[in-house]
Amino acid sequence: MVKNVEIARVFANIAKILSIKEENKFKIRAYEQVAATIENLPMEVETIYRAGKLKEIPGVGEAIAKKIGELIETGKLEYYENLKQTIPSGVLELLNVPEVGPRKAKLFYEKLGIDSITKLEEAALRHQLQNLPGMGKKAEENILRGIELYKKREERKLLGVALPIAEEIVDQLKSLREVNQISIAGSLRRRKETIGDIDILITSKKPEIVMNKFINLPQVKEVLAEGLTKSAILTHQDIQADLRVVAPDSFGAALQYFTGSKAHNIRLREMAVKEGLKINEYGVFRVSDEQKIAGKEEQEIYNILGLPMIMPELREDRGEFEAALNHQLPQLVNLEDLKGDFHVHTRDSDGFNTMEEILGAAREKGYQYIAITDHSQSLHIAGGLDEQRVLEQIRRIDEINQNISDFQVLKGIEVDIKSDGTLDLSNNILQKLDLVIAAIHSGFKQERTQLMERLTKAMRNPFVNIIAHPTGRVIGYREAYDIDMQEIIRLAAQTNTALEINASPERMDLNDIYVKSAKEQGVLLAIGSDAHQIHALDYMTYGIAIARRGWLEKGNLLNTLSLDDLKARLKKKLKN
DNA sequence: GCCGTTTTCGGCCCGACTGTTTTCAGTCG
Repeated sequence: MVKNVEIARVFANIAKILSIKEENKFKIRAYEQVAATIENLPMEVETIYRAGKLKEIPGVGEAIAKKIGELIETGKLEYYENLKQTIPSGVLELLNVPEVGPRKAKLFYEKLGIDSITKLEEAALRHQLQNLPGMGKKAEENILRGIELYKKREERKLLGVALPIAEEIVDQLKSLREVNQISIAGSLRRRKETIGDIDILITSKKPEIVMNKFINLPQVKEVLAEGLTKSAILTHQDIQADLRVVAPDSFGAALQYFTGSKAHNIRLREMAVKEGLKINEYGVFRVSDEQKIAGKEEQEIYNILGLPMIMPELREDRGEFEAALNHQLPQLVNLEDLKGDFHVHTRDSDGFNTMEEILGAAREKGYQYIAITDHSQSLHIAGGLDEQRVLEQIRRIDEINQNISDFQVLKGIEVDIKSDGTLDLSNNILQKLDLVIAAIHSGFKQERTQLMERLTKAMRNPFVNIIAHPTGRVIGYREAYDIDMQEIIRLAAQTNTALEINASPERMDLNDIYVKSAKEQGVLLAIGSDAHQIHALDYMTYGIAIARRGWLEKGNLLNTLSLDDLKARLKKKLKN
């Protein structure tokens, strides 16, 4: 099985090599685009290939379809292998350094034999770069700074890390009289699971005061750039934050432009061109007389093209334009729609707080219910519950529930799906609970067939309501285990099992792409904070981010049901 | 290399900034 990410990487690398070789830039873009498309595909390319439908993937034509076929059949691509002979992989790495693009990478490699970032740094320190054609003293200094920046912020940051910092910064800037409008933009506004940097837009009549405040915020570790229209800082967490000042009558256009995504913006502008319009970060202009006809409000940009406003989370060119044209954009679910949390741990297993503390916090959030789902016995390391302790917990929860009327604690468990595919607790115990979530915590490296068998068995169990963190990935630490997600989604639909959106920032599992796919096949999703302490109950924000990016409406989420409806829905599984 | 309500060739999003130039190339978002 050749994974999508592997195919995508091959095409992305082809694009990079071709760019260094100064090939036709539209050919390069074709490879870049198809790489991005494949990376975002909810289905396995291999499955599509077996069905003979490769060319239905946007951006895949005759030539690329043939290459995909070769990759799948032989595990290799001759065209790519030959290309790699001409440019060492270290030269491609140079492209990751800010200030270094394909032309400079080529220049450094051809003139000085530089084929790694280490060698680039050495050459810059020895001032060998500044004498190259088109280079100079300043350019060399900039490259050294680029290398420093590259070392500091190599990887993308988790949404759960970046968003709170960005909101803190926005709050402090907002307190200034001199700030009129202010908004987060970029991938952070689209709530991507990881972000590159923080983008903030403002309008102000006195930018110098705002900029001064910005570069002196307590969050600032280093000032990277300072100006009246744009400043950039590095926070103590090594996240770059850019602040831009734009004109009030361009704020909407700038916000649209800086929110992206790039693919979304390209589609939008292509549509505009066909209407005799031009869109840039200053506004919408008629081509005929260069008259500006919109720009103050973001919504106008869409409306002028005959589209309703497209919410930032949808702006990935994943069908939002088609949906908008057909008036079929989803009414996205909101945080306020959530009536409860399905995945919480207490001190009884590996959580930090007592059940009582958690229930207090949940009521404060305005929830109607919360499920206590501690680990089961085989997870020794987490103090998992055996049958006796589950029964004990059930008794305590019944007691608590007797004393409250406007809220209910749901008796739950996060039962382990063991390596052999059996569940860690007997059905006899599981049936006494209100809600069972099942999850894999061991045997991540098993063969696909074995993993699929484990999950299939769990979903077919009449008492399992939710599969927790279905792919098992931990961003930056652990790859998803080898499962056929489309098959899991199909089984979930068939068995009336919900799939979890685990809102823990390093998990974010399911991700937006699979969530959208699950929705399309009628599968219910269930957001769980997976909180191990009270403050982590707030992770639901990130769960909602995924839900919205996965096009979910209120009706697609188990968490939006009232307590009565929820209980009825949970029983429905048994009738299968 | 892809794509088509300006279809099988000729297009393919838009602009700012920087540093090196002497009118522009390269990089970035």
